[in-house]
Amino acid sequence: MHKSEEHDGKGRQSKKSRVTIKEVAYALGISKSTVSRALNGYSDIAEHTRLKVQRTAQELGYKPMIHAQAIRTGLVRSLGMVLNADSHDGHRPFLADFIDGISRRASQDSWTLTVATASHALGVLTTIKRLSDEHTVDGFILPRTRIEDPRVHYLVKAHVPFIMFGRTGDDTECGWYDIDAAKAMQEAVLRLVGMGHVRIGFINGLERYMYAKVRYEGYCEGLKKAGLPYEDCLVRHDAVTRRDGAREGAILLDLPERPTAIICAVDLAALGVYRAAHDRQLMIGSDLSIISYDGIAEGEYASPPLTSFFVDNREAGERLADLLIRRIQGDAPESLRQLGEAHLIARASDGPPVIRSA
Amino acid sequence: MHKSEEHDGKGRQSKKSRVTIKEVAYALGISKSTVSRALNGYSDIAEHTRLKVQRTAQELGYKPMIHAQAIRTGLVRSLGMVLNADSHDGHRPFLADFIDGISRRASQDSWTLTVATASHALGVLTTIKRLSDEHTVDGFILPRTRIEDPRVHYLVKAHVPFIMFGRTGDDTECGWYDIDAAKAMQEAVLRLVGMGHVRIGFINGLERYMYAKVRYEGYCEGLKKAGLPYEDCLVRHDAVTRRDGAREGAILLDLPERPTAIICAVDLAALGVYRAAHDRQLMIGSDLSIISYDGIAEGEYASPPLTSFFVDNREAGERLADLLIRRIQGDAPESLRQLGEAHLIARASDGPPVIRSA
DNA sequence: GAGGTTGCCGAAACCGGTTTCGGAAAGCAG
DNA sequence: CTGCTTTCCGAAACCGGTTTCGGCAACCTC
Repeated sequence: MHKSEEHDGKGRQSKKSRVTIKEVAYALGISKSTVSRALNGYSDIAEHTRLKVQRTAQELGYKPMIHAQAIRTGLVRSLGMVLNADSHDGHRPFLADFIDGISRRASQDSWTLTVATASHALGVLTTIKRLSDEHTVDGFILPRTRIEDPRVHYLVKAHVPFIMFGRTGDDTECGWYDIDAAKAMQEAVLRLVGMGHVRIGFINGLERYMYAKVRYEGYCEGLKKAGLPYEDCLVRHDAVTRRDGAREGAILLDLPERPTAIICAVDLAALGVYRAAHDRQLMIGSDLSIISYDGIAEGEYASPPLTSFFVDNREAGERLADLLIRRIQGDAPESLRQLGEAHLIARASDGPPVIRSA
Repeated sequence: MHKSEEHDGKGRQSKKSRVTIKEVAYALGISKSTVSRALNGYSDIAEHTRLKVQRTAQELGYKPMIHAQAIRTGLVRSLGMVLNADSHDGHRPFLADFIDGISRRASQDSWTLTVATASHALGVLTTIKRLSDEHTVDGFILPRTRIEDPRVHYLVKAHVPFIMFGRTGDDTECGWYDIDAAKAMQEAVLRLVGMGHVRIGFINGLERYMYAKVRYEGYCEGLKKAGLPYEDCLVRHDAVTRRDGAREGAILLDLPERPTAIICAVDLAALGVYRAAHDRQLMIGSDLSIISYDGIAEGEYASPPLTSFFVDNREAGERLADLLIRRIQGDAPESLRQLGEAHLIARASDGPPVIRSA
């Protein structure tokens, strides 16, 4: 009914008649199987034939239709990623660079990135199933892994290739790229201790995610190395937005013996702590030191500029794409695990503690 | 060589044997053509047969392999978008929501979004060609249109469906979704005039992009409606980052007769102007009013909070996906044009001018 | 010069779907 | 009961590729 114009002789609508392998074969006076094998580097094709075929294909502008290939080879050369739309904003800023990294690495080898969105965690799983059932993608990148992650359970059982950004509770048969956040958190503690702090609070992200567990362990390890006691009242959870950060920061700052420094697992939460500190007339960088993690752009322009561990999400994306492609091509998951580093960007939100009521 | 385990009898590697249409047909004792037509709603299939087929397909977990379909139907149910990686950061923040919007709308109809990245403008064109030649996608969404846009020229000539985010120099055969930024800029001028400003500067984005032209025209139109003269020295160009904004802002503020208000085409530039104003001891919101455009999150937390026109990029993505799907299904481009609105979020960066040397 | 390799290519089957075409069975009019 | 439509389905071609299989030359080997 729609179909714009349907000129009669022309077949169906504008029918962008692509060049097919048959036409290349015909132009050369050889069979299409020879063309196919010549183009795919089979060894039973004479060198001069291969050259002729390649040249002609080039001239005619022949590009194999990827889906026709896929039906036989089982490869569509596409990496899949399913996003959870209701995931709060705290997780969002990293996305742009991350996607950029993935698709950049994928494009290098003429692969593509396929993105889908689901509106809740269950929908994510359904969408993953659909994409793998319909074979729209060859494998998945899983961002934001949880300690118990249903996506992982499903993909392992279904034998669908995937790589995680972050680790999970049970890594068996999993490949991953992760940032060594534990090391960063530990470094943060030691840095503050070196400045003279002895009461150091910690505001973590969402506990069900693996990253929170790792960062928490890093904090604990740091205390241990510094010989400082672990105090339960100095640790808060589930802060990933400014609002969360302000709320949890307030609790820490209103403690009878308040911490002189707070480490945040998430930059946005740190910026929330700024507010809580501001409300209490505390100067950040002297009355209260803050070190955080993520390295988002906003931190640089906060006042005072936020000291934070920078994570290169673009590089993470590139690494993940690389690992996933190798996984799809058959590498064992155990051989596909890489740990990156977060780099401290020292700015002005941390410093030696000042003695207040002296 | 790799191929994990190759148990002998099992065929090739773990061979996730999908359920094919043939198996469904066999299970029902009917032909696969009947199954296909039953599932695709052909009218020459008896109702009870259709039901039986649907039920069995469901039970067996049959999902047509989308690429096998594509080879005959010519549809892969995927929308393409090619990003330009070297595009400066000023264009980046909008991406996450935007992608989210597109893939959300696409997922609704079981379509997907395919993202690729090129590292320069020429590469974008090459990648677009590759994706359409290989028929990896059915059509394209073009973000950040230019006045002269080679992508548009190519796609029009190649008869590949596309929809633009923003307009272009010559809209013939183009569908688009755009935000009425001219109206917003005009509104900004009138708002400032209403507060008593008579010297209003304008700092535009990159001139080669269509959006800059549109916003500039809105500014001019606003002046005209207010009966204010247009002064060339009050207008600056090509500011899309904080650094750019600080630079251009400085120029305006150092004018012998400096503007009491500045309108920025881009939020990040506005935040740069903050810096220039700060350096000159000017209070933003009184000594200098600033109104901007984009509505990025950082504006809310700047001090003072930035008055800006908010653009809903998620909605833009949804609209664009919707339009593109309709375009692919045959709607005429002329019928696929929509204009959205930017909404003023009045915060604290604008106000009546103060008389300084009174 | 007979017999065995090797190098190179074509015919045909195949992948998993869709679509055309035609015919058997059922329904209906006369 | 005959002739003409409809209704509904199967056989086979098709889409654009890949892969298996086998055969013909040419090249060795003795």
